[in-house]
Amino acid sequence: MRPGATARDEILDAAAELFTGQGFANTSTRAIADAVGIRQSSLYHHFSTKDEILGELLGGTVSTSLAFARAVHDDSGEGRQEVTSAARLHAVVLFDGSQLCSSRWNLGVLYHLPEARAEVFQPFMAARTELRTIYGELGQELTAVCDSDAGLGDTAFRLVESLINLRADGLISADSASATADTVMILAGLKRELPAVRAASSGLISRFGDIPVRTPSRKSA
Amino acid sequence: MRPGATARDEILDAAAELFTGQGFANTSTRAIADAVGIRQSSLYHHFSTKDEILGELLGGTVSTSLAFARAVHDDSGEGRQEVTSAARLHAVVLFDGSQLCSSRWNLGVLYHLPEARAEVFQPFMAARTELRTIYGELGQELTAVCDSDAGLGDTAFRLVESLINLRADGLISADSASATADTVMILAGLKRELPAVRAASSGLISRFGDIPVRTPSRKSA
DNA sequence: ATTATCTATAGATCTATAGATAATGC
DNA sequence: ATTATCTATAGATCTATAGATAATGC
Repeated sequence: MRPGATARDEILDAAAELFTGQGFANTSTRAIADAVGIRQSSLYHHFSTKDEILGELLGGTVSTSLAFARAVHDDSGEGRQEVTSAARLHAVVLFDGSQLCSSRWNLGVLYHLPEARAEVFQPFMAARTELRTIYGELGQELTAVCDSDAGLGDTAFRLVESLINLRADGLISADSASATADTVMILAGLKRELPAVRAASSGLISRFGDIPVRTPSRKSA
Repeated sequence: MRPGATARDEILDAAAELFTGQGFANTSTRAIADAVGIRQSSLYHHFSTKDEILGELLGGTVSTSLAFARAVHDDSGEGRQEVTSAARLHAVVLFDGSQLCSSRWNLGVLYHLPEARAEVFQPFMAARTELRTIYGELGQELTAVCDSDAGLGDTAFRLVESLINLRADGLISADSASATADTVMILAGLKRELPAVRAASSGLISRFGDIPVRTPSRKSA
C-alpha cells in the first residue's frame, strides 16, 4: 500500500520511487499514474507539469538538512572550543547523512539527475549550495582550533554526498552515517576526542533535530 | 572541430558531451548526429543501437584506471612497508582521480546515469566493482601496518568518486586529485610520511601509468 | 458548487529500418 | 564491390489539454 494522506502525497511517493530508480526522463507520467492507480491525465489535476513533481521532491529533500545545519551554525556553543566546534560538524554530517541513508527513497540521487540542472530548479540547487557553504564554514571553524587541513568542510560534504552513491549501489549499512561522521573527525585529527565529540554531537541533534520544517513551496502565495 | 580520426570516434565524442551534459534519455540520436554533422539515420551504420554507444563510452572510462590499479596491486613493492603500502593506495587514488578530473568530458557521470544500471551494461559495472575491491584491499593492506581505521579503502573510493560530482558542479581545481590522495593519507595517520609517500607514489605512476590499454569491446571477435 | 476523476486526442517527439544514392578502394 | 551516407517512414511512444462524468461538501 502506498503511503500518503492525500492523492497528491501518493503521487509524490510513486514519483519518488520511479525517479530515483530509473530517472526522470525514463519515467512517464503514465507510469506514475499506474503506480498510484489512477489515469495518466488525472495527475494534471494535482500538478500542472511533470517538472513540478520533481521540483516538489527536490525541495522536500534539502530543506530538513539545511534547517538543521543553519540551526547548528547559528548556535553559540559552550564548553571546550575544540570539542564544540568538532561536534557541530559531526552533528551536521550525522544528521544530513542519516537523512540520506534512511529516507524512504534514495532522494539524494535526484540532485544528480541531469534534469535537476534546469533553470526552474535553480532555487533547490541554491539550497544545496548553501548547505555546502555551511559545511565549509564549520570546517574552517574547526581547522582554526585544531591541526587539521584546509578544506575539511568540503571533504565532509563530499563524503556525505557519497552516501547517496553507496546507497544506490546497495552498500549502505546501519552505521554508514555515523561512521562517516567519525571519519571526518579522524581527518580533523580528533581521534582521541571522539567520545566527547560524539556526546556533544548528540546533544546538538536532540536540541535541533526536530525543527519544524516548512513544507516547501506548497503554493501558499 | 570535433576530434577523432574516424566518424565513429566523432560520434563517440559528441555522445560523450551530450550524455554527460544532459543525460542519456534526454539525448536523442538526432542530437548526436547534428553535433557530428550527419543525418540521424547514418549513426546506425556505425552503431546498431543507442545503447551500444553508451556501452562503448562506459567501457572506455573504467578500463584505464582498472588496468593501473591491477598493476599496482599485483606489484611486489620494496622499501619500508608502511611507505610502500601507503604509496600504492596514494597512487591509485591519484591516477584514478586524475582521469576523472582531466578527461575531455566528465565521463564519470555515466556511472550514475540510471540507464547504466541496465542488464546489458553489467560487464562495465562489474569492472567498477573490481576497482572498488582493489581499493578495499589496498586499504586493508595499509591498515595492517599503520593505525588507521578499517574501511580506509572504501572511504578512498568514495572520495575519488566524489570528484565526479565536484566536477559536475564546476568546483574542480588543478590539484583536486592530488589533494584527494593526500587526504586519504592523512586519514591513514601518515601525515608526517607524506613526502616519502608522494615520492613513492609518483614512482608507481611513472612505472605503470602508461600501460597499453586495450580499446574495449571493439568487436574483435 | 466544487473537487476529482475519467475518455479521447492533438501534436510532437524518438528509435530503428528499408532502400536509394554517393564516395571509396581495388 | 564495398563502405558510407542520404531520404523517407513505420510504429511506438509521451506530455498536456478539452470536455464529459462522477464524487464530495454544504
